[in-house]
Amino acid sequence: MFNILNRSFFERKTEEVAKALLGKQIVHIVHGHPRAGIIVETEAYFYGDPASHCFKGMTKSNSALFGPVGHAYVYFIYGNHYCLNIVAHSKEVPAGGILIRALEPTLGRDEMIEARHGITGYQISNGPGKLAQALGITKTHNHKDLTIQDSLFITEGRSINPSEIITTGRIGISQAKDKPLRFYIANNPWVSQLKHT
DNA sequence: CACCCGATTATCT
DNA sequence: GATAATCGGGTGT
Repeated sequence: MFNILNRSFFERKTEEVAKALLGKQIVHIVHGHPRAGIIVETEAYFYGDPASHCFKGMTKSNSALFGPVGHAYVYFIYGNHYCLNIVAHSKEVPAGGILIRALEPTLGRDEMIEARHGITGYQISNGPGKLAQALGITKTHNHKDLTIQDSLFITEGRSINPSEIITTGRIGISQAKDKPLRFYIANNPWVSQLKHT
């Protein structure tokens, strides 16, 4: 029923996978009910990049980034928020991951609104902390294998034309801000930080 | 063990 | 546009 991406999908250059993930779908089964959304915005963070959590080598908290590709790396930030990354890098480097910055809800929207305490519309999942809360992602999902159909996994979604992909600098960091490693789908209203007048 | 700060968000003005 | 909320890991004493 779900067409799940296999591990080889994630064993490529991190920025290449970041672009390839646009249009794919994240599914989280909660209490038997699926919550899912199309990935519309990503950022690549790879080994040797001063803005990446893996820059200073492996520690207890970032070990997932050094583990098998296709697994989740979930971290807690600013005392309030979880962010979901997907481990992906080529065989030549030891670590790397992709931050999921925005989702377009497809399944279980009512459950997501409930998880977001009643917030509706684009605010459900147009930011990395927001989508983690909407899906119900917490640090318990760190290290989770996303290539098996269990509770949390990634499937095929919508096909994206390469001309629809916009590349910009990354958001919310102080190091290597200008590197073109943020990718999003053009004209998609769920992309983060858009004003909806 | 104390201190510092962050790949964010909500809620003000 | 500015800022508070809030907490775990990293770093140094």
